[in-house]
Amino acid sequence: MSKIIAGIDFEAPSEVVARQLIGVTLLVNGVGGRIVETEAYDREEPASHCYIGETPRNFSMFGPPGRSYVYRSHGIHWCLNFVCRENGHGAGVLLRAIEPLVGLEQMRERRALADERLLCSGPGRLAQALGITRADNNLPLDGAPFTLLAGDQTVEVLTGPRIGISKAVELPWRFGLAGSRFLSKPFRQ
DNA sequence: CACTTGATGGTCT
DNA sequence: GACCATCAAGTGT
Repeated sequence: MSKIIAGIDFEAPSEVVARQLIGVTLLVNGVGGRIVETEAYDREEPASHCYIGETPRNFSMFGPPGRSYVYRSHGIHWCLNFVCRENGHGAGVLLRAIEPLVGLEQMRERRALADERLLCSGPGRLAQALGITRADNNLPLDGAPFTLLAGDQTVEVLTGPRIGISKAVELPWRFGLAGSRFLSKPFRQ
């Protein structure tokens, strides 16, 4: 049993998927770039939205792996996740930053005043630049509007604690492309 | 660079 | 009523 998209098995643990996604190209309606920062969230760990069980907000994390999970953050921003399924329980990967490569003009329009380095550097900024809304929730990642293209598997990946959470802060489940200037925050060595 | 604060509303107890 | 998987703009060092 497996669900493979762009060479990645979305039935693997979310921390494995999160690491493998670094370097993968993500396009939404043909606009996007290279994934440079992700975080893993798991059913058995209290920082995850699916820790408390299925609710109207998080139902897509309990559906098939290889789909999107989109939620509203702080009443203002949208955030995009990829759903995983490790050993039958839900999990997800939060997309935190991409290196903008395709459709720069459209991303600049959506992001108004942002300079290029801040176009997609942060989960809310990324979703805004890619035009993500609730309408993109619970959609398969191997069909429209999404395009995932396998990346270079030899890239150097940094790890560190996740950002902006208050529980399970010790888990090193944030991953980033070494040397990228598009990370939402530096990694401490 | 680090830290603080306001905006703003959905979600869950 | 408390708590956010955030951002931008502000002040301080």
